Amino acid sequence: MSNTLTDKQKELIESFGVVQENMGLSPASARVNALLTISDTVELTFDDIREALGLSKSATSNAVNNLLMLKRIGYKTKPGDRKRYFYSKMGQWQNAFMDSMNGLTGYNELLKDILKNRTKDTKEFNEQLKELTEFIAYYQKESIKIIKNWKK
Amino acid sequence: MSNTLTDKQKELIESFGVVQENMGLSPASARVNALLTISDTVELTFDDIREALGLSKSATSNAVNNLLMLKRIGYKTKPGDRKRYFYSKMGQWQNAFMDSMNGLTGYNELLKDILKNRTKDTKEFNEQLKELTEFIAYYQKESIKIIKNWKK
DNA sequence: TTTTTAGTTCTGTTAAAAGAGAACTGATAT
DNA sequence: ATATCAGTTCTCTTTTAACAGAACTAAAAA
Repeated sequence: MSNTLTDKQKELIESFGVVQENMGLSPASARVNALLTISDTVELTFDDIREALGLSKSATSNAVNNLLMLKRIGYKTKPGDRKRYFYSKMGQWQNAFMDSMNGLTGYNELLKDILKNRTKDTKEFNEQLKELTEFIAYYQKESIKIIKNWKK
Repeated sequence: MSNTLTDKQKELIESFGVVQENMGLSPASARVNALLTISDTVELTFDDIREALGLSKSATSNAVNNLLMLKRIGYKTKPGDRKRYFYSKMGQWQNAFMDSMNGLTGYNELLKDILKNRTKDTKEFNEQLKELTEFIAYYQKESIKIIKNWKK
């Protein structure tokens, strides 16, 4: 299982890591997720990850659990082996998009609440705000449609 | 311009502020943006903002400039008055969606680079990765389409 | 029953983010 | 030319995030 990474792989883990940091992951989580996308072995154990990235046990544990919570990775076990084998859940991207679309509902409700509580004296502003809520609802609905239409 | 906020308004600023913090804004930026969405006066000066939110000058300055950079707010000036009047730029949401869609291009290029550099021994994984890049390209294209179709 | 394994949790450190308050700046008004 | 105004920048403090390393735990093996 000793998974020696090439320089190119290390470089890709860095780039991909940075991108994912900008998407809200902690540095360690971002690199774990990158590793599971780039490593030649698609299923890595806790210690594989720890060693490959030079992380402490606590950092590895927190990163892995964070990614599990976010459903960005999963794990399986093998009979007669109590290690967990972690893997990247790329197939879950559609779900991630779906979730982010559904997450807009709360945001939009808040905007509607803001609009309802606004002074009536700012017609143009309120009209813009109303249009924004309509745009968000539209975008949400259409987005979900296109995700559902993806291949079959 | 002393803009006294009702309790409901303060509450909405808090809720909306928190949501926007989760979207990556600093606490102060989030509240400034919320204030400009909720306040009865749609154009507020630096000091209006500072007073309404109880922020220091530095925090106000940084928050405002941050939001200007992100194009989440704008400002205008009035003849014979050197204050700047800041306002929320809600109409920019479409642009924000557009930008985030266009931002996916770089992400997808990186995924393709990862795929190109992967071992050929993990057929299923590579196939999934390929499909992901195709999905992202599809989603991107369709998303841009629906944004453009909004009230065309 | 004791030991090993595969992690988790706790404690402490370091670094970065966020903001307060005061000093500063550059334009305008007097 | 001096004062004022609208904001900016600097210094310092507080808070939080991220992580290391060691102590701990629960399940399985010996």
